[in-house]
Amino acid sequence: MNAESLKGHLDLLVLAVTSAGPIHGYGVIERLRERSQGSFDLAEGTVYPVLHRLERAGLLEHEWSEASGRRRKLYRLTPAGQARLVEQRAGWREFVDAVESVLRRNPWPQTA
Amino acid sequence: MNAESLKGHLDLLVLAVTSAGPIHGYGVIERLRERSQGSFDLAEGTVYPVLHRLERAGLLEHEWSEASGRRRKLYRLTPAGQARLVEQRAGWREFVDAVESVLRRNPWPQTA
DNA sequence: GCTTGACACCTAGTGACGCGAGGCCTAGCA
DNA sequence: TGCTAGGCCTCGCGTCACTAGGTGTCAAGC
Repeated sequence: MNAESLKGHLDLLVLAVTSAGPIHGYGVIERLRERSQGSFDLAEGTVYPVLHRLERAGLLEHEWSEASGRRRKLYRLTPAGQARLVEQRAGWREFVDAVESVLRRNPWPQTA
Repeated sequence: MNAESLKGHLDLLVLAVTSAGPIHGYGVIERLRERSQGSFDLAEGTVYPVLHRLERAGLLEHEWSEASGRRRKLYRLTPAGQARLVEQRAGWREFVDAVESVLRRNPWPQTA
């Protein structure tokens, strides 16, 4: 998977995963890896800053939980976050359609 | 359209557009705008550096043409560029599938 | 007891790259 | 004369994924 291909789409993924219910950072990583069949194997240094950014933007909120000595920061979508997720999904659709329609008209490299 | 969403996918688009036959930088911009129904309205400062980078990488080559006092730099895919295009297409497919499968399992924000 | 690895959090710095802003030139039209 | 469209270019900025490094708990194996 291309190094840069995620740029601008990570927020969508994190918001989507969060929309299924409260989840902590490490869990986000696991869930993305599972659901993408291993295509998205994100570093912690990738995911945590995203969560912080989304929270600063008011799209997520968190509460701490403690289970068997393990503290977890459980994130949940705010109403603003849900709205943003809807926008992001629409943007994703538009983006995919745009790329596909460019690819469609230039089907495959002509062997000269 | 998201500001960053193109990152990592621009090469694919430019290679695809170039695969249809020799084309100059300005033409790449126009063709992408047309074929994406206006979704991709790229700045020259976006496209020219990409063309230069792709050429440095051996994926494109150019020749100058002169028509009615207008000089154009016509780019063409090299064999390596064609191979790269095939790879990039596959990568794009994988990327879309991965994102979609994340989105599929988290259908829409639950109105809690 | 000690080490290793999974679980769980964090941040500073780097590098890639799309894009805005600017500059240069010709042709055509008002 | 000035403006717009066509054509080329580069520099600098900001964003953001990622690397590398740090802290701590707990369970399993030696």
